[in-house]
Amino acid sequence: MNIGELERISGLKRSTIRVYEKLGLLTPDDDRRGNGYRTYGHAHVDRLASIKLAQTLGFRLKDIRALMQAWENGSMTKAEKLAAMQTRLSEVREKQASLARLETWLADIILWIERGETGTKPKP
Amino acid sequence: MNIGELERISGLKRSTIRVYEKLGLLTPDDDRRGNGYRTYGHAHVDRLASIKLAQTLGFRLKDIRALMQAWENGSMTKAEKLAAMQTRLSEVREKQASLARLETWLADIILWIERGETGTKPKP
DNA sequence: CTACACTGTGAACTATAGTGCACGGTCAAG
DNA sequence: CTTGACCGTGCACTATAGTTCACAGTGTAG
Repeated sequence: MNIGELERISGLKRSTIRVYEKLGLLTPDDDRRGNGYRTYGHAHVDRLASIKLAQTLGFRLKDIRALMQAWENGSMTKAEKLAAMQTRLSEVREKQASLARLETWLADIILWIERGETGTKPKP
Repeated sequence: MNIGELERISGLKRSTIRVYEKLGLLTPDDDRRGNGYRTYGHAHVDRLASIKLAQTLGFRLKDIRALMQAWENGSMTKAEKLAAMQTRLSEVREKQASLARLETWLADIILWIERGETGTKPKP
């Protein structure tokens, strides 16, 4: 498919897709069909979905790129790949812990509002 | 307290604190002590902590300002406040679920690498 | 062949959230 | 009164993540 269809399927603007390409996040198929047009397949659609997911979790594009390259690129040793993935896993677990604290705080605030905002305002 | 102590307590740079002031997020006490120095109390420390938490939830500063202003105005009813907080709570729980999926994915990738990258690549 | 939709490029522009710097006034210890 | 820490202002700068634009080539339906 061309970039226009990828745009429609993914919901991302083509300018954004081109930015991702420049950042090394989404490389079109090699050929460019002689006319220079970028060509994509469903793997690219999946990839954009993964990028979006990672972004909503607070990862920056360059970190997402590093993450993806680590598991696609044969230039890293097994140990390096494992180290990279385990670093990300630690980050995810830290974020989970933060969110758990936030969840508690929000729940406390809701209770406090229900009590008529009396007593001590819950603190983060 | 002066801005320097607030900086030390909150962990935010004083330039950041001044930006928040310009954005209407954190107004110092009224007086400015005649010498022009900003004056803060512990309420300001709490407020900065709340701003930081809201940010980690993915709120933008202008949205945080709007929410806080509405809250303090008295222009929100108890039901509206509860609704706003419960929406945030839902968002937090959604993020938690996403992170759990991401955690599983990363753990699968680590296992896959340990197996020598044989078999199907884990998908998000 | 023409019209029009689609694609390419690079550069400039926007929005968000800060950070750093120069320059000058203020405060308090010695 | 001097020195050094602290504070004020404004402006310029950075980083991230896009968006918009002008201009040019391509593809295809009629």
